[in-house]
Amino acid sequence: MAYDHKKIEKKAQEIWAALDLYRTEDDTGREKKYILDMFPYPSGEGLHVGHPKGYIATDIYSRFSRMKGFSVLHPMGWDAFGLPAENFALKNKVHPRAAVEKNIAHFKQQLAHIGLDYDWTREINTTDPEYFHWTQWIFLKMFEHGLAFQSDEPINWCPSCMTGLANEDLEGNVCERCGTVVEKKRLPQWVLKITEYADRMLADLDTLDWPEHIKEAQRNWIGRSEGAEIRFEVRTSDVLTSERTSDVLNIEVFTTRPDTLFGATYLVLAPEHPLFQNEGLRKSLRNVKKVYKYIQTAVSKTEIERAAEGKQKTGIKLEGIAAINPATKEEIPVYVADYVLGNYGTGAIMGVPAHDERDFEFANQFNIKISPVVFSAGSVSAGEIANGELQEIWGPERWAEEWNDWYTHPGILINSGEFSGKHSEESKWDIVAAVGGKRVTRYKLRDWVFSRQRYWGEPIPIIHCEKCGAVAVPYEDLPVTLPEVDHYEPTGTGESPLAAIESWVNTTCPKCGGPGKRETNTMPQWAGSSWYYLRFMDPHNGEELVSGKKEKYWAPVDVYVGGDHAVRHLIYARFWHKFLYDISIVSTPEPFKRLEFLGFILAEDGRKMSKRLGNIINPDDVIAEYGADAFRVYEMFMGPFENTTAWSTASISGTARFIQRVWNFQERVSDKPNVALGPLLNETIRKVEKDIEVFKFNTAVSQMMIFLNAAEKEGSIGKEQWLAYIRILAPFAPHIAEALWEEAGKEGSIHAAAWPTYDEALLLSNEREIVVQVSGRKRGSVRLSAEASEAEALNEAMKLPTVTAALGGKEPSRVVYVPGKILNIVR
RNA sequence: GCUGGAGUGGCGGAAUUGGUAUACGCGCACGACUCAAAAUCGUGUCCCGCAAGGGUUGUGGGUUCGACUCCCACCUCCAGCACCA
Repeated sequence: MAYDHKKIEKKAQEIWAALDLYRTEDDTGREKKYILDMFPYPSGEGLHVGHPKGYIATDIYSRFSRMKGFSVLHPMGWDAFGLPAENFALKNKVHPRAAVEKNIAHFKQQLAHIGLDYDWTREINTTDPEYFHWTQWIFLKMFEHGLAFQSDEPINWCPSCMTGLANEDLEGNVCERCGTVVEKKRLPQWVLKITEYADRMLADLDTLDWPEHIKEAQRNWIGRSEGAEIRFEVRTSDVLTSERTSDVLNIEVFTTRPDTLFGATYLVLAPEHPLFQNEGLRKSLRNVKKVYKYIQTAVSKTEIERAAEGKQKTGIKLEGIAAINPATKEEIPVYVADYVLGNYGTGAIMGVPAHDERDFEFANQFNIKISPVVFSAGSVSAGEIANGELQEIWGPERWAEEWNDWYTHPGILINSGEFSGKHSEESKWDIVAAVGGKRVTRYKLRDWVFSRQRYWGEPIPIIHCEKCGAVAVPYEDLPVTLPEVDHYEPTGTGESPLAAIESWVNTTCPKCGGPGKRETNTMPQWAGSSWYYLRFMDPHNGEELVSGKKEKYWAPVDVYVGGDHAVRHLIYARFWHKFLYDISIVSTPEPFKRLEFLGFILAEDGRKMSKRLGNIINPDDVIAEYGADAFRVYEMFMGPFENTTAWSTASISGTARFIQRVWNFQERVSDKPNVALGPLLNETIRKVEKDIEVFKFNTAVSQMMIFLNAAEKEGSIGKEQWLAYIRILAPFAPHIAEALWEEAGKEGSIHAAAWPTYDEALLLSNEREIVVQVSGRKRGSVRLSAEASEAEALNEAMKLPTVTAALGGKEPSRVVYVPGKILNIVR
């Protein structure tokens, strides 16, 4: 009979539904495997062929795992809060909830065509009040533990999205979503103390089976650096003339190179430094106007503008004050300059022009003294260092010759008092101790700005009371749901659209019973996805879940599959998980043991698929033409899973042909096993199994093609061999495998059958082709058993005329023999 | 600039405890079937050469009986971070 993929797919999917094949049981007693896709945001555009790549991979992996006897959890859900959903709704003039429902229905229908084995009884949706009840619950737990706090520091504000953003939502200084340059805006907001977990998140990366580049991206983002805070005493103009008076002001700097302290010849304050609010400083400055004008322009500039000015550094000297280098006791000038960031370290640095490229540039521009204190170990002799001042020993000419640059590496200290002659790395902390500084660790990671001034998100479950301050909504009153509103457009004023709904906002304080107002900001899109993998373990009973009972069975996720989100989602989820670990809700410190990161599928033109470019390929069309199985096999065969590859409609015909040939070959099944195919089938089972385990689906498909090619050449296959072959094909092409199983007269679903076994002994025994080389060059081959001795091998090889010709009658000077592989005769 | 990853046919790519480079597929060419086309099947397809043979894994060196695989230097591409002191 002809291969009719539409009929076959429909029938197979009906069989699976009738058998309820993918229902996950919690307590089967079998070893469990939790296989998870990064759940999608159900966009209005529907799926393109790139989306299912990861889903097909997890589908293969979970079907395979079931056949290997595991109890498998493989669920799917929807990440449906957030700006994109809301913007889509605004544009199409529908309620976000209605838009989300419609989009989900469309997504599910598209996914159904592919034949994925999700357990839909565990479907979740982050916008479901029964779901975000527990998102709010986790927030309140954080509040309880002091990890959620209020702040009104200036934050990143996207004027186009009309909301505040977290650092993670930026690309440089541009809103990641819409590409608008962000502004700084002072706004009352909720912040989560993710920095509290910076160290543990960094350290535990080493325990994870994740791709190196993702771990590296997270290390970069956390940006830990160890250094010291050192206090510089400041003298103002009043005291400059008189003898020592009491300290008026101090400046703390942060440095990772305290070993260069003796070379600090100036200080720089960031324009945002709090000292500029200090009246004492203002009074002492002789150039107040110039300084504050500079600060004003610097602060109003975006960081992009600052960076665009490139290496051309700007700044103003603070006339009338000076700092004292605590090591050399020298008076050094103080500057304000925008190359120093206000939000990192202490907002102030010590300038060491001899050992920092940026400081070197600044010093040259402002004619500041450059004072080298570290030399590379080879360039200075011990005697020279012992004698003290190098300048004096060398004289000005040699000095200028030796020192016309900066040197940023560690080395031998000079001009550093009692530390001269010692190694800079070894003396680092001694120098800190000597000047009374303290050792500190700083991070680039910022706390998570958690408030969004938008409608479509989880309400933050807090009530503001004039008497009691910010009060948690009692746990029994959760969830706090969104009010129905006529207008949910963002206001753009920094107020949430919820603020206008008085009946919702005005409430009573749970603590004192007096009047209270609800928090009107909502949570960011990333909130719901920070814990969803836990919800799948028990999607219908939150109480059970937070009691930790279900978690012990499934968590952590064994294999997590997705792309994008190298930092944001993965770092937020790790943070929440670690918090839940600390309060004993989960029993492991990390949520995702193993991560498989997928490469995207580009359009045929090599560009990203987008509606705007009109190059989207819809999986529905591909499946209608070539069939779901050909589509699945093609996506896995395109290349390595982690590679980004362009779609090729011409190439899919190759896998479609393969599927068709498999179908045709069932007519060649005979009762007699085909002995010649035995070893290859054995090897194929082994190879496909190993490749699935390490996500090398492309070579697994290739091996199945190699086997079919060989079987076609043979012209027949034994029944048992055929049944083994279609079982290894089943995870990749589940529909046709189901049909062939039935055609072969087997009962039940092929997907409930056991994975075929291979015979280890058969792989190792018997004859092998041994390549014969003469002086490293292939001259022929001989067939020998793997156990054959070197003498036997050499004897056989010498019978080959190509070998004797290449030797030219000479006696071999050396013979290298690797049994089962190669014989190299060196002349 | 720093960090991580990668450079193999016309294309996607295979092969790494060092052991037949170019598996598998696409494309292309020729042939069979056909009145013809599509589909299908067969043969060929890294480069030079009629052949024997020689050359070839970004470039240049090195180690080795033997290097896509290891070492050194350089070039290119992709990703993350980027005036983070």
